[in-house]
Amino acid sequence: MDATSAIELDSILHQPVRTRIAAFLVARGEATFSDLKKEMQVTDGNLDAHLKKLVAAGYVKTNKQTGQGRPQTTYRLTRPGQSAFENYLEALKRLLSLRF
Amino acid sequence: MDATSAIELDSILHQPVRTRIAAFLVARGEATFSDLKKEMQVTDGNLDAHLKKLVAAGYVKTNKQTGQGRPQTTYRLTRPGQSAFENYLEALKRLLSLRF
DNA sequence: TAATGTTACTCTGCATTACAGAGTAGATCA
DNA sequence: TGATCTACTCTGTAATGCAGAGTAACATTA
Repeated sequence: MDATSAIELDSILHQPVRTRIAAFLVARGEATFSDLKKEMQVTDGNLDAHLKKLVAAGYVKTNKQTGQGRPQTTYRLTRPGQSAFENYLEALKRLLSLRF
Repeated sequence: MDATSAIELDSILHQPVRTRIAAFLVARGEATFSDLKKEMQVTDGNLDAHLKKLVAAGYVKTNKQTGQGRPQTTYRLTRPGQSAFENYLEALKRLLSLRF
């Protein structure tokens, strides 16, 4: 058993679009669908699918607002989502800077 | 346009099993199927599929030896594979603002 | 030395994931 | 008030991920 064997990379977070969404939300705190779409440069359907996956994992929460003006949903990381992201970073650091 | 928008994460490398394979090969230089299997703890079929994908991308090359004893294949990163990995690390660092 | 096991893969099929584009509901605009 | 736009959502398809069965070559044990 050597140093890398135990290192698992969270498969929810370790995916191109979702890693970027998570990093963006960590940096921004919260964002709208449009913010994310502009930033990620993906199609609507694709963004929706990734967001749904993050929500299903309990990593992201939504807040839909209606009433005043156009309805708008904001997305932000949950506490578990933040921890998962931190753990993910730790795993990456350990995995990628290792000397065998 | 902010700091993260341009950052793309190589989808060949940004996948749990393949990131670990690449990191392992970078550190080890070369490895056999069994080395990788032991290290990654995945099924044979799954490992084979990931290896094939890395080979198809031109990131990994194989060297099959027959004749003396049991035939054995060794896997190692190609030069383009090494560059791709370095670029991938750079992208991750910029995206995640990591200090390694 | 025949039978049994082991290693080192490869192949196949199914389940899950990723993605694009069409669809929809509620504003806002001319 | 009809057209447009924004902010999503839904659906179908292509691509990916994965497990387990299959195979060929050698090693071991009876």
